[in-house]
Amino acid sequence: MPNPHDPRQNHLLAALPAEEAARIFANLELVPMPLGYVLYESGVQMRHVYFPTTSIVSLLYVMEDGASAEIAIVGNEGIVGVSLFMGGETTPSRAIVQSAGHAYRLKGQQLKDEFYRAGPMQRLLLRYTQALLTQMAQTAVCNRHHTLEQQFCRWLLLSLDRLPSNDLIMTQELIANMLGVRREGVTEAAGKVQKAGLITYHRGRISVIDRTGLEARACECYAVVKKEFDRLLPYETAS
Amino acid sequence: MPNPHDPRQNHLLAALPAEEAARIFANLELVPMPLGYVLYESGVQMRHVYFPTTSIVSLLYVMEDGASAEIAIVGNEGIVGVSLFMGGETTPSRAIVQSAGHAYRLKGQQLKDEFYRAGPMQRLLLRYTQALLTQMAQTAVCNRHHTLEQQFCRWLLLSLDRLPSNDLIMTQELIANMLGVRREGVTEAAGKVQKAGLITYHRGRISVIDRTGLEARACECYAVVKKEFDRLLPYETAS
DNA sequence: CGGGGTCTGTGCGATACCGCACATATTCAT
DNA sequence: ATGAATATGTGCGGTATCGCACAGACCCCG
Repeated sequence: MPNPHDPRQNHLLAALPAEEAARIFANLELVPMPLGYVLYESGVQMRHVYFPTTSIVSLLYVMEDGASAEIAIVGNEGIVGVSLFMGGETTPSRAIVQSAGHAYRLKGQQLKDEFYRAGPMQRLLLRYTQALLTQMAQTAVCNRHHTLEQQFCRWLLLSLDRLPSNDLIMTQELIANMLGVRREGVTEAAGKVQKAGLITYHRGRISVIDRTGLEARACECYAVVKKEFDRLLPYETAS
Repeated sequence: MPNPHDPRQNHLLAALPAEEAARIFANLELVPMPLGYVLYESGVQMRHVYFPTTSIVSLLYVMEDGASAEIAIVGNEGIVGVSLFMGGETTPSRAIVQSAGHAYRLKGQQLKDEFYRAGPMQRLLLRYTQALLTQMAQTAVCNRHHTLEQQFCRWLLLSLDRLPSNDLIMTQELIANMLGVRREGVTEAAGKVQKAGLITYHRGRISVIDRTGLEARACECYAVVKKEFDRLLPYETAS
């Protein structure tokens, strides 16, 4: 039986060869990730990076007038805090826990030390960052061209891919914040998708019934992002 | 007098210390960048990276139905082809010349060799990539929340910042492709901005009269991106 | 100098989403 | 049990943008 709290639940950590794993795992710290917890605020220096295992984190931009829009989703396939090793130290966006769970965190300096060894960790982190670029690009495209219902399906699938179960604990209000739309719009989209028999939801819990149907309703953006993540970061544990 | 074709017109190249500059400049090749020229096609392996000097390149996503949306703009502050050193080799987007001019190009392998020396060039490229991340993120936000006119102003300013003059050779049709909107929408937005006395345009040539006024009409997105580029990539030539 | 291509302007109905108001339903605390 | 807080449903007018059709203006070239 795998440890319910095993760093290897995170795909980046799982891909590390023994030597790197030994070095890094010793410094990891398991932290709970409650819903709504803010890991980084816009423009604020980051002290740690986070490797989600059972949690999901949203990168969210909050505008001057308070409106918001999600820029990317990070789950157990990735890491929160790329700007630390990219050299900028901060970003103009906020990182907030979208689905409660756990993550392992590492001190910023320790991650940088490992990154500058120019070993497997660096290669992984750079490839992950490219996948993140794709996700952001596709978010921009999706915001421009696709309907709210398509975006809702895409968002649901992206989140689902980063969770162990078919259930999502998430109110329509919060989803609306992520998508940058009205809460009522989400109600309408979710209603249609439920009527079509693809999901059921009830006061903050969404259960996916028909994944394939959801994929058919989503726009191409979901598939593009998924394919690119699979290409750049094939999930293999280092044996 | 500076050479009209000097690699140091590109800010990344200009920032290199003497040793790196000597190594890299020897391998640079000056290439003309005609309007509409496609540097990379979606998913196709890249052979070179491009350092624009007097040209501007758009990173454009083209959807299955032919609709398109610009993801980022690259000019003399950056490099086209980050996925080469990030490890992915390809991206799902297209790189197309948006404003004619010149660029220096470098063979992909030579860039990678330099990148893996882990010297100043690596540091610069990573910081540039983070700036690119911010630009993409802000494009997503802008597409979600801002009016066409605001986006038009933002786009104009971002392009202007990457050009030596106050004129832009660009039809409304092409701008519409970039912004992912109808051509008529651009006509309307440009008409209003012209009426306000901020620009004049005439059959594919836009001249900016009042830059400050444009900034006031643009959404906050422009300022966020500009500030982040200035922070991450202060323009200093290595003395 | 005339004609064909290119670029821009305008009008009009359709539509997706917004902002707001308010109704209903479920959960929770006391 | 009861009231408060939370979550979802619904209706309605307003608006930005779309899709389409077509007119006018400008430019280049023969």
